[in-house]
Amino acid sequence: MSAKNINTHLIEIQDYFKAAISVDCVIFGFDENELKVLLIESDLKEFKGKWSLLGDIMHPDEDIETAAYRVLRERTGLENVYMEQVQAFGGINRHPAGRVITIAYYSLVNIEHVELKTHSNELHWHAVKDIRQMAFDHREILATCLERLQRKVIDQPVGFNLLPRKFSLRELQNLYEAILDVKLDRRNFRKKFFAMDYLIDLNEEEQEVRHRPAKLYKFNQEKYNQRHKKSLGF
Amino acid sequence: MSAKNINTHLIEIQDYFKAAISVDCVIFGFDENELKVLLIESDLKEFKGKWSLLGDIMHPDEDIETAAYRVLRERTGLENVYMEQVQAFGGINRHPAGRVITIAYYSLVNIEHVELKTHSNELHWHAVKDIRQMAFDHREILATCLERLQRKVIDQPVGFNLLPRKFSLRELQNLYEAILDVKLDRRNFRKKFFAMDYLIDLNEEEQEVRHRPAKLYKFNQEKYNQRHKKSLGF
DNA sequence: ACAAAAGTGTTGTCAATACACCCATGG
DNA sequence: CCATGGGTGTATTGACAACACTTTTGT
Repeated sequence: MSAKNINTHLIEIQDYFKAAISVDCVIFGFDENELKVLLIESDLKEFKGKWSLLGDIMHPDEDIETAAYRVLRERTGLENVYMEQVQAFGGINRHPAGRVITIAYYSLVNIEHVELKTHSNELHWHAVKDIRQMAFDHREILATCLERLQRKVIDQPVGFNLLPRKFSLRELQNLYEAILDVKLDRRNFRKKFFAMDYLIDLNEEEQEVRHRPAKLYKFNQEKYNQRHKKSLGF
Repeated sequence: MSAKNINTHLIEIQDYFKAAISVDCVIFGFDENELKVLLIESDLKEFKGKWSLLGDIMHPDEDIETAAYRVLRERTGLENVYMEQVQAFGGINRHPAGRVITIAYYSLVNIEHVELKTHSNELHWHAVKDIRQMAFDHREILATCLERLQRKVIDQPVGFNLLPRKFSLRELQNLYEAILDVKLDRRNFRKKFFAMDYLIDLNEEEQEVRHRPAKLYKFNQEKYNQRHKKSLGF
């Protein structure tokens, strides 16, 4: 036990154990009234045929968030999507190639905007609730990210990131029901969202439905930004 | 842009960039009605005289949480304290010795139980609200951990970890006021805590106060554990 | 006309807030 | 007896939950 310490004394870090650092992205989408996650088939012999999150080793010249955005861009072509760091996972034997600490992010994308990259034909969207087994500790990572999303979606309206620009209230409710895995009362749900005043009525209606068409709305991003600024600090 | 990837293909990680990984502990205590944090003076020339969090390089054979507990134990002699991972910080130039990604934890300790280790006479408790400058990006880390603690303390009774085993309701309220930086109504505060039923009346009173002595309580840990289990899963 | 989903209000309950006076102790 | 903080109850308000019928469209 020494008083020498990386925060207080000069230490040559190359003299110390150095692990690899990766990022793993839990990319959530919403389709067919189900919360989905984008996964890739692992070719590692230890995890043959198992599904894994999209991740990569961090580069020396990029910060963590940049690395996570890079993974997202390379795999989905998307930029400027909602993304949040969740936490680090660093079990000693979590990766067969050696000690790899990974930093998990989740992001929320509009599934229709995602063009899966051609070299990524092993990529597939999976219904979150149907996932049983995954490679590495990725099931634990997914579970932790889902819990985080559930919390987040209750106190901030981030769910819009998963929907098309125009959506009906039914779609919005289906989204919340899928994320939280609960049934919600239709009238109370509508009341709540109208009261929050984040919805802009587009005066348009659904097309080609064989029942009464629903009105379409879009998310009031500016109003959200304003409130968000004010409510910071509590 | 390559399809090769640490999650899908065999990669020799020693061929890749390897950064150092550290843990940093935000150790919270409560004393004199103020939320305190345990800091150490940095001797790095870049941060001479500035205060830093307690941290260390992770060892190859320990997982992240073990490393964080080790730092805590070495510095405070404490084991079995409340600790929670917050997130990773990995700005490119955050450490002058090179690329160091750090994983931040906060912990809640009873300040009276802490015997500062003899080789640690540069260690001091600081009032959180008086801290202006810190070494590295530690002020940002501290701020993030404080926000996390504030959220946590609102929806789970973790605050008890900062108090002596026996405490009065006034002390408990002072704690909440210090953490959240708000004033609370005394009657409503008491009502709320009695309703939650986490307090065990010890039938004891404060000694040596020059006013009406307050009753002392302890935290009902078992009841908390039971509820906690049930309430998981929303 | 029928099927299918959209749209709409009221009521009860519970939790959070605001607020003022008497009590027990030490000096 | 005075200063200091301990201890207590009620009324109001706002948020959330429960609940059923009418409307619009396509077939």
